[in-house]
Amino acid sequence: MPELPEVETVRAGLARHVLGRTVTAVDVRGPRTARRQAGGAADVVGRLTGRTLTAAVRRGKFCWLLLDEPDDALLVHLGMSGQLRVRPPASPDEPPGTHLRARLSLDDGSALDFVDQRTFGYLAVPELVPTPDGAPGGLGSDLAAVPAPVAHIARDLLDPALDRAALAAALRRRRTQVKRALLDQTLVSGVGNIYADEGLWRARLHGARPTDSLRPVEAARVLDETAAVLRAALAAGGTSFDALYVDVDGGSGWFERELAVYGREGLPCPRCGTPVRREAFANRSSYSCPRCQPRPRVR
DNA sequence: ACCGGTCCCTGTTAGC
DNA sequence: TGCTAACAGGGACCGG
Repeated sequence: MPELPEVETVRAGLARHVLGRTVTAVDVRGPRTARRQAGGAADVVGRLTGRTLTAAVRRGKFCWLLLDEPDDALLVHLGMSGQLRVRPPASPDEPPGTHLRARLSLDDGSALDFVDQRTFGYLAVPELVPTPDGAPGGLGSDLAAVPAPVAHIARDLLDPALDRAALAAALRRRRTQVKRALLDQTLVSGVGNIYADEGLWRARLHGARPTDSLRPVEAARVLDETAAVLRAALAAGGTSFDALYVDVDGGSGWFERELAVYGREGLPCPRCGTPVRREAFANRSSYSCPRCQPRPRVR
């Protein structure tokens, strides 16, 4: 699934391949692709055609390409199955796949394809708004602005401008469970179900721990360990994935080799050998070690 | 302001 | 074998 490491891999690929290119034509298909744009697909096409792509930026799981006027951007969210693929100039003219949602034709004959099976992803061309703290809006640009739909998204764990101490304090002020807090993109962004479980395992915390019961050292530890998981996944993604291809079926080498608990019900905990347990969590699943991560007492 | 539940969607897989 | 149901997931949205 495209979470922070996968989206960052995509961003870096875009930075290498499409910056400086001008959009010569835009084809948007499917009723959901432009659903976040007030004017719909026609508005996306109108705002994008003829523009030049000047920077590739990311915050959390949101990625955007700055356009040649510094007041808007092409915003992309990959949802749970989205891909951005660069088609080189003069590449074989294959028929568009059933899941092709948009194609940007570029002035060197290449194309940027947005492919999305489950349609949770979307494209939009929103206005930019200033960041409250005046710091750069995301990784990949010094511009102190973000697309309007990203304004409420917190900085992510790999953001150089993140205030880690303030985040740990904010985490402890929440009145919820620690896993819910890790997944709350308005508190800290980029963490999904997989990396939340892996970070909690590394920090030896159960996801149901009330945030206001975390000791300061525990709050710092779960943030540090989750950041470490993200960095390790990013490093693996950089080596095992093709330039702009992230395998949404999860078949990458990193997932096979490095995941400690996620998706591993019944398999031994890498630390103590106890079989990994699976529990229902918010209409999905949580994986943890029963011994390393004891369930907190109900308060 | 904060918190938790629901819904959006479709391909794959498990179970009957 | 063929069908149905569960499952995967992020975030907008809404009610409390």
